[in-house]
Amino acid sequence: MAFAPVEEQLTYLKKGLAELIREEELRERLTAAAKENRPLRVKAGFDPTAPDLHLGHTVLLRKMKHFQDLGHTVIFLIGDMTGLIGDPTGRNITRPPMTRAEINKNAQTYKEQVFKILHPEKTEIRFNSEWLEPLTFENVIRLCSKYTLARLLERDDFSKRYKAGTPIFTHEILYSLSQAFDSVMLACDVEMGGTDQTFNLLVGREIQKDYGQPSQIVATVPILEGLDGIEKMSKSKGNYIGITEPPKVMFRKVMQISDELMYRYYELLTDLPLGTIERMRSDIAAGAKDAMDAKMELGRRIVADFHSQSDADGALEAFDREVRRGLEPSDTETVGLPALAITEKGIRVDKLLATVRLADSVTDATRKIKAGAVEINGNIHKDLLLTGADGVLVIRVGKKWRRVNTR
RNA sequence: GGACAGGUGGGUGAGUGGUUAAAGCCAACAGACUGUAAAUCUGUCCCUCCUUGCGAGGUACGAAGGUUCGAAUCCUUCCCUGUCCA
Repeated sequence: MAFAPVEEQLTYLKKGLAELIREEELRERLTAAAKENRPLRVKAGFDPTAPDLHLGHTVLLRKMKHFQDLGHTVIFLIGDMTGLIGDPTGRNITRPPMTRAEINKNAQTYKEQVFKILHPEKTEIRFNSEWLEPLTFENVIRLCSKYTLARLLERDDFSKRYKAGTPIFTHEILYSLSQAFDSVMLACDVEMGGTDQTFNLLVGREIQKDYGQPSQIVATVPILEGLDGIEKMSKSKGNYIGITEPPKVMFRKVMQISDELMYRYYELLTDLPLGTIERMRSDIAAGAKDAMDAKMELGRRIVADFHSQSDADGALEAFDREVRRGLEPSDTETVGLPALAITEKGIRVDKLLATVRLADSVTDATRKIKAGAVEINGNIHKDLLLTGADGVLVIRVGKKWRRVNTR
């Protein structure tokens, strides 16, 4: 296998990294790898708690792919064993441990999703239960004896929790150590993660040394902000774009971000060079380019990455039609008239809305009708009763549409 | 083991016997505005029913009992969490 020149590789890999510890070591390691004609082993661990990947994860995956582009091996490590602990990172409370069945199900979902980005033939998928499960208590004690409690507790998450008086359970401090042990077992050259993982990744360097291995190089990527532009993207906060979401949903979510956040997304989620992004920013500031066009283009690129180009075009057209012009979507669901909504006086609109899921409940439907949020065949309908209905009703509540066939 | 403090709606958090279905904030939903957004403003935000009314009923404040005309609020037991002492 022929590798690209070391400096060229280094430049490619460094782009978009938050931190690289240490660059000099990576240079040496790349040089050695080229000489021995072996690919580097690059690991990133994933907690099996989030069953679905979102764009936040893809910042890391994209960077991992860059290693693959250069011929190196990526290890996608599913922390099925450490999932029993729950990563304390960014947590102010203890995570509830997951059951084996949940972990397996989530791991399967991961596998189905990562190859939207990673090259399958250059990826090893591993589970850390492979070596953590058979560990004897003696091994665990030996592992623990290599690191001090003070150093484990010094991490921000723990010290904050300790000071705040929120519980830290004993098993939680094993998280970093197990993750470090993974690096030993996999003989990693590089470990990657978000900047919030820096602590865990650095522990790996120390522990590898103790086990007689060269310390792994640590490469972190920036944390992607969620749709709100403030908190990090996460499923539990609901500010995420999932990579399996339908094109239209994805596109609409991209359009929802602030103009400022748009540049950040361009930077972390596309391969556009930084210079191009900067030029876009100044053009928009100067009024030479439209911010909305730029955002639509971003949406199109992101959708195309996870679906297809034609899906992306379709999503853009649908957005233009439904949101900008306020027209009915071309794929409105048509449903029959629910029997529940029929009375001898006419159609009970509140029950109709609840049944066809345009409202959360009958009570909610009543509120929406009274608030004037319900449009039937283009007219605001404020009555609970609808009389003289015939044929297909086109009903809109907010951005949701439904066609109801009354025959 | 002992002494304190606490467990409230999706989240936070007020409420210590009666207009409390439970303040405020956040999230969410709808409306206005707009270049998509953001921001801002307005309204809504447990469920069911109808005669759609500042209507009627049912659920709800860790769990189970109890006191009372009436309890998120008082009592008992249990479960869970924190702090201090040992």
